[in-house]
Amino acid sequence: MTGEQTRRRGAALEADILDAVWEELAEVGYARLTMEGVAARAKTGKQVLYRRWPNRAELVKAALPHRTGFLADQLPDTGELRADVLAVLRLMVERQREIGPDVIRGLLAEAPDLDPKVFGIMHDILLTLLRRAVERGEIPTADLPRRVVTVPAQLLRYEMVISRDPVADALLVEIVDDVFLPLVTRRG
Amino acid sequence: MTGEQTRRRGAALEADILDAVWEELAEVGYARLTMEGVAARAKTGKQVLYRRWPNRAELVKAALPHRTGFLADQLPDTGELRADVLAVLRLMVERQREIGPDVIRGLLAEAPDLDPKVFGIMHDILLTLLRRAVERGEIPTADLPRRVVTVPAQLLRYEMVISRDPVADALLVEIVDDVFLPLVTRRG
DNA sequence: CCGAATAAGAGACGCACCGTCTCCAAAGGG
DNA sequence: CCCTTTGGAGACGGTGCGTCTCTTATTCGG
Repeated sequence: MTGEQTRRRGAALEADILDAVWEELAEVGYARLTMEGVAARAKTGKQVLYRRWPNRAELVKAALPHRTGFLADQLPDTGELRADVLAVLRLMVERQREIGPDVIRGLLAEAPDLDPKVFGIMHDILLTLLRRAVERGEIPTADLPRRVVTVPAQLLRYEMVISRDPVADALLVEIVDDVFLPLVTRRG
Repeated sequence: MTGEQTRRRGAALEADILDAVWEELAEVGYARLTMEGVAARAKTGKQVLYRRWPNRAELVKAALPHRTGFLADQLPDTGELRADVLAVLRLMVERQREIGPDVIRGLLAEAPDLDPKVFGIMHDILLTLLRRAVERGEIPTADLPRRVVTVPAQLLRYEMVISRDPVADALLVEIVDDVFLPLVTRRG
């Protein structure tokens, strides 16, 4: 078929555009991603993009869930708190590796809102792991200050976003063994 | 004197430029700060800027220490660990209030290096406070994992940069009372 | 104290991308 | 099957980048 006659519409077109965003991110990174570049790669016009998203930040925000899964859908259950938390942190690292660190930093700078739900979700996840540990008798209580519950997620995100060192697995172990477990086990 | 004949040079000119950067940051923020805007405000040419700094990020990075002091020069010494740490965290909040949150996020996105020394300094500061507390007999030891020592600084920076909520003083108290003090006091 | 070297001030230049607008043709619904 | 909606393509004015050029003030070496 030399003459491709079809013209995409609606959801199918949108999916192609978001694919193009991912390819563009992989190729040039967030900083040099342009609306024109995405439009060209998706073989469409800029107007089609602007009809859906008001700017680059919104476009990229829309593209992220198009390929990444939700953390909450992959809750580990190893039978041990330490391993559970480590597994969740490893999922976070994996997810950020897919997305790329400069995308997150770029969005932090450009997107005025950056959905707080994305961050709040970690509290629920960790609380679930803690409650299971209580049931198993591993720790005395899951009734901990909110800040204690989210501590491992926040420390990891600090490393991933602010400090630019690549996140070594040993660092996750430090977070869990030196900070989190001491806080949740020694309570009376 | 209607006819101002003098032409600034070297350090004096540089100081005027960095002042102009601060004024520009205050007026339009980091995102809309432009080299042309800074040059115009400083009443000089763009070439003079590019002769000194290769781009916007470097220019702003150079401007920051021009007006902010160094945290290490204002070490508190209240006689109590809790108050010392709170005082340091309050200094951090104050400093970020001067600089503006969008400047930090902008630099994180655009500056490829963001001097790690800026971050490493907090470890030294907190370690000093801990050692004093040991001398006073408040805590058993200052020989703690690096991650434990820096925990309050990292949690605060997480809030300041990633979460966009304004940093309430109550949050500093949470960090210290719920996380830091439990970690450094209960040790054998 | 003078002439050469250096740097400041000013702005033109080509370029890239923004966000808007225009035009035509394809799709698809009633 | 016609008519409304949407897609594809690109022109447009505007803004800021980073470079370059030109004139003029300042400084420094002799």
